Amino acid sequence: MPSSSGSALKYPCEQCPIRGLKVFRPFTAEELGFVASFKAGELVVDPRATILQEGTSSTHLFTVLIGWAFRYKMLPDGRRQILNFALPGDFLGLQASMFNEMTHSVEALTSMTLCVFPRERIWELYEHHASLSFDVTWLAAREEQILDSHLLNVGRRNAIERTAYLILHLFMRARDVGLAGKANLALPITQQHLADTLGMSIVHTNKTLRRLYDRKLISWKSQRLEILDMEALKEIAEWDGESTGQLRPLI
Amino acid sequence: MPSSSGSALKYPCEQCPIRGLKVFRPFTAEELGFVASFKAGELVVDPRATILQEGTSSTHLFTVLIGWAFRYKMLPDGRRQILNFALPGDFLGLQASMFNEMTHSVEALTSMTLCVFPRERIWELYEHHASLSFDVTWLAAREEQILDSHLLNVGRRNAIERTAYLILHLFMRARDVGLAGKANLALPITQQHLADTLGMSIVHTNKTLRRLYDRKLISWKSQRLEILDMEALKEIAEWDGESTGQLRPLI
DNA sequence: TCGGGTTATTGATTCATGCCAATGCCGCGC
DNA sequence: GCGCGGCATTGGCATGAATCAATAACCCGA
Repeated sequence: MPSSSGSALKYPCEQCPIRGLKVFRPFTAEELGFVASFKAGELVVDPRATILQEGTSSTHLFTVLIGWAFRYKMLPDGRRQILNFALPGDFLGLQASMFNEMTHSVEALTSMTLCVFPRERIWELYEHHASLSFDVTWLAAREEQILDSHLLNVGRRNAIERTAYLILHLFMRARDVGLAGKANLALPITQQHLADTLGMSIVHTNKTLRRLYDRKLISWKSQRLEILDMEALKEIAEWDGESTGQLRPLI
Repeated sequence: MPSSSGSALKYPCEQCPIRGLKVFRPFTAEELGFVASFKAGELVVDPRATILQEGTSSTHLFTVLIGWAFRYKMLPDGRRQILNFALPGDFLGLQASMFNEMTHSVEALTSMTLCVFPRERIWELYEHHASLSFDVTWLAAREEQILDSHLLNVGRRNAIERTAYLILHLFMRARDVGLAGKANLALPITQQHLADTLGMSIVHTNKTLRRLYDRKLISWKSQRLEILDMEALKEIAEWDGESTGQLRPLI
């Protein structure tokens, strides 16, 4: 599905727009060289585009360069659960490489640019680049860590705690990759997305947000979210830190 | 914490009690040789023992050889969410290897025997054993897949669907490793564990189970669960298959 | 600038689930 | 055989959350 333009890349790895961010661990020339050769192209998609589809088998892996997406699963009757969001630096499609078939879908929230890697070469990475294969595992473990937190969130926090937690989570992740200000960010999602992440109905999500507005903890209009009282929000959410604090790899 | 007995192992890799199961992919002599050398000892624990603790950093990795355990997170006020269960063949403690600090705890449900691997040698595995490092990633991806399903379950299914789904999930996993009969298994958990997995109160879990008994879909007494009507249960759960169908690695 | 579609908001009502409290059941040690 | 502790069960009630329904606000394209 993704057409990897044979022509020159807009973002060759040597001029990667995000690698310079201080959250990413420095790569050796050798590592960078392999990643550059591994990269087969760039995929540019519009908002709402489906990047990966549950039940299909993708021949590609992706790293988000620019933009936001979300991973989700659906029940046959249409109920949707958003599992996680993907931001610049996040790796998508690993499951298809391991199991042949995607067990979730991925949809773009904004216009996006993704690095495209051919799945059949992942094995080369494992054979010849121990540090990078360690990195792939690292990324998988981090995703697992986030899912653990979300499961705790949906399973054991009530509506207001849960919402506060998710807002903090999104803010921290955006901030890590330079997409947030001191206490605000452009959040390209609707209340429906929030609801589907939180495991709540959209109406109840709306009412819960209202309580957060009324208590002057956050403001959110026209896609811009502002955190007005970080401490109070953390208190409500029983926030625990969550970040690994470590430099992370960027494949 | 785990004392790796310098003395002879009770279960040397060459006589692994589970590797022969047909769910596990065959290993080459070379792979098996490394795993055998990687294995530093065996850990035997009683039910209720804490194997890994959130917030600490473990110097060991484990593979479950015998017994059941569960992974969980807790909120400061004591609410607990069970994230997943661990059965023979499952790998524990990867997070500590990647991030230094555990972000969840693991507790034994039964008497257990675990293979113990020294964390500092994981790097050796990545450097010299591409196929095994691929396997570690595979295991991480599978865990992620299960967490995705659980998140969908807790976030979007109602009490009876959710319970039906979890019961099926546990049954299938036990069956995969030879721990279940055609439609029954020894399930070493209490209703409290179920409740903490499902994100429900224990009372409501009990009432939901009663509805399943009343409809003659399952029976569960003295730790033995029997599935009386698999098809009906799958229908309620909107069961989707879930298994990768692939042979899995065993580190 | 208008119009239609999406998203957000709100109140009213119903329903699902949580919480409290009491009881029963069972295994175990002595 | 008794008493104790952990687990399971049940009814009653409180409340959080879903659903229904109506409207408002907003965005985008013609």
